[in-house]
Amino acid sequence: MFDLDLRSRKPIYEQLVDKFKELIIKEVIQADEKLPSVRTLARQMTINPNTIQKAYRELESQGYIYSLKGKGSFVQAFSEKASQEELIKVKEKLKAAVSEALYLGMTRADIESLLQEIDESTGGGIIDDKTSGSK
Amino acid sequence: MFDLDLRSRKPIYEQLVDKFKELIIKEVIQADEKLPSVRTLARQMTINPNTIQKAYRELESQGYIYSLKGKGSFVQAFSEKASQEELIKVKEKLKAAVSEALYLGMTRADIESLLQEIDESTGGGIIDDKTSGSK
DNA sequence: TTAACTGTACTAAGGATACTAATACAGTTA
DNA sequence: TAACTGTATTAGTATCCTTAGTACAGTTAA
Repeated sequence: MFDLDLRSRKPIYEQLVDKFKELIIKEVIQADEKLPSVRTLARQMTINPNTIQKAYRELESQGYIYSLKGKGSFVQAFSEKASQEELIKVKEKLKAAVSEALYLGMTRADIESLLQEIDESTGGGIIDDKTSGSK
Repeated sequence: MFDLDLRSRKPIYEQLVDKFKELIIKEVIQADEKLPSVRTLARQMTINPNTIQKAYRELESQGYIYSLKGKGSFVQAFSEKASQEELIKVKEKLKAAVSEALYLGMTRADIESLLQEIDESTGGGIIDDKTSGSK
């Protein structure tokens, strides 16, 4: 399902969190869609269920998914996300990255075009094989 | 000198790296200016010299400072920085942060104004108490 | 009800990493 | 020479990640 770097200094559960965030943000997995179960995914990736669980717990606390005992874990619908805390964190990340990028030689134009690129590939753009995916 | 969170999960030396990057980027410390010595800073902050050294080693490998045995550590002049590797890393950071920000509800306009803000406070803007700081 | 699935919680053990500590060597400067 | 600087090494402790095993609770279908 994913390609993880088991030898990375970055913890597996954090890599999982990032991967899932990316899939959710790019709407590869959509609202209320079921995520693989903790045990299934653990078996598939030959890592411990506890590690998956830790990733899911983190995703839930960040508002990206919700879990129902006995049923499974599901992608949180868009509107209910965006806790104030998470927003502040992301803003800080953004500031740091932009500052560093500018310092390392990227121009405002470079950054703007990157912004453009992402903006298209995320919310507004790709309606690929579904013309109006209303539920 | 800084406010560090000794209890954070983020290693002290990484916090130091970030702080120094920020100071260098904002030109609070300028090119060829001397950084506090490993031992002095360690004494001031009541942490181990080795931790400071680790931070300095990291900053040097990223091209932000240079060190001279017996003399000290100094801010690297602008032009010589910007290794291709670092640029790629920053671009990835930027992409992730922008995607997440958009997803959490920030608009392009929000991000643009943040960009504007940073752009002013970095290279072009503040020439505060020095009118033309030519060395 | 039963069986098989789901999430969740807990304890224990190992391995890796961060940090501290102490010491040593080499170059610079007054 | 003395006091500063960076750099390197070794060792011990603490913390975190990951695995492993077990257990409990809710859901679903036979």
